[in-house]
Amino acid sequence: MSDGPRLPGVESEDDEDRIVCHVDADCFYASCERLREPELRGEPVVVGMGYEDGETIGAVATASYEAREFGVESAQAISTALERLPRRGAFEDDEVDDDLEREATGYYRPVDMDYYEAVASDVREILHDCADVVREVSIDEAYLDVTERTAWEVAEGFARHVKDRIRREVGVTVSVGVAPTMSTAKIASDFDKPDGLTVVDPDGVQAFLAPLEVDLLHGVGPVTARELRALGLETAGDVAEADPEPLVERFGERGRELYDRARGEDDRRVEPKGDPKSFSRESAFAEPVDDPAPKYDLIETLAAAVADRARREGALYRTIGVKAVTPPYDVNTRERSLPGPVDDPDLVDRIARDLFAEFDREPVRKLGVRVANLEFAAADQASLESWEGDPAGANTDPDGASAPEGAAPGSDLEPAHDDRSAGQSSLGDFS
DNA sequence: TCTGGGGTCCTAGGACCC
DNA sequence: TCTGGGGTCCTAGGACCC
Repeated sequence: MSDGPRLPGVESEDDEDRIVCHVDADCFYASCERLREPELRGEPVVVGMGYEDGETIGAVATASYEAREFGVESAQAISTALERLPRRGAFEDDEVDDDLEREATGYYRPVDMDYYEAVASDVREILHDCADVVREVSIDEAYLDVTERTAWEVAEGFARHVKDRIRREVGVTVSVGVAPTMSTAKIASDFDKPDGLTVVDPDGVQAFLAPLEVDLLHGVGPVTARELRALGLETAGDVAEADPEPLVERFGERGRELYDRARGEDDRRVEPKGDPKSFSRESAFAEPVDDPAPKYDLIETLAAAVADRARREGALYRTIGVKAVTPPYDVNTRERSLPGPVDDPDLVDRIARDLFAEFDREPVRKLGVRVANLEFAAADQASLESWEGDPAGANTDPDGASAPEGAAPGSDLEPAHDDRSAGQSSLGDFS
């Protein structure tokens, strides 16, 4: 038994065997591009940001398997990708585009999230049709609890049906992993990508995991993998057989988790995703910038974008933060929490500028603005309760969440019921 | 690997409260 | 006045994921 945070004896249902399916689209953005541009099928395709206007500052978002053969990888700098796989047909004839080189070229397309979202929503519809509970992890990945829909003896056929439907009805391929836990299902879906299907039944979990390299475990990145190897733990099997105590000592809570997952133990249930915790926007300069002016311009743009996003999503925020990346690659963050949740773009701008001020004379390569401590006001509150202290009763703002026009910002910021703000700050303290 | 953008979760110290 | 111990919130940084 793992002795996690769960209360003993309660929810014994959690001990029931589950059948979890992890569905992961294969190089999703590239597949989407091929969907609307069938000529791209079978060709190396690279999707990324920063190809527009001849810019080469971005990074690769997705590379098709053909492009990966040339050493193009996700998250790679676009400049590196272009070196390994030159852009095809981008230049008429002034480039080194002779017949010999032509074979080693690929198609580059800029990210078009709106289109990918549309395709993803078609996939989602099928997933929800195939399972009682779906957890969407990202645009191209989801967990399904299919315990009530299938049985181990026929799980493979079930998974194949899901794959086939997605391919037939949407036109993209996915890889599917089926296992008794989320963590093993995740690894299984990755096991024979692309277009993969791997079923690991409860009796096969240990044998399936044991030979895998530690960095295939979800949550083990380069840093942890290096440390584990230094401890002589190369495979999931090594971790599973190790003494968990040193792991817990070294990695804290994560160490325990690591140990459990390596053994195939994971009592998380598939649950729909909740509300987001933060929104952020960031942008990089082509090269480090010293001059304050362009930095503040960017802060302003990012702040406006973030505030706008929050408003569109119906979120109030109580924390506003900035991020400044300085050479060589130091990530600095500053944030400030308000006494109560707000929807106030001007305030985001002012606080972001203020927090950024300490970096305004330093070289900066990247900037970000973020709002957090989100509250998705359940329509009923926010409007009445929050503003009941408003003396003018001027609660006629059609956008109920935002501060009334022209009101002295400080006085109306704090929701009347928030005792943290009692006798505390007015806007003067944080503007 | 010389580094894009949008997220999540964890840790650790300090403030503050009881 | 020296000092306990528990709890929560805030901030900064870091690892990781897609």
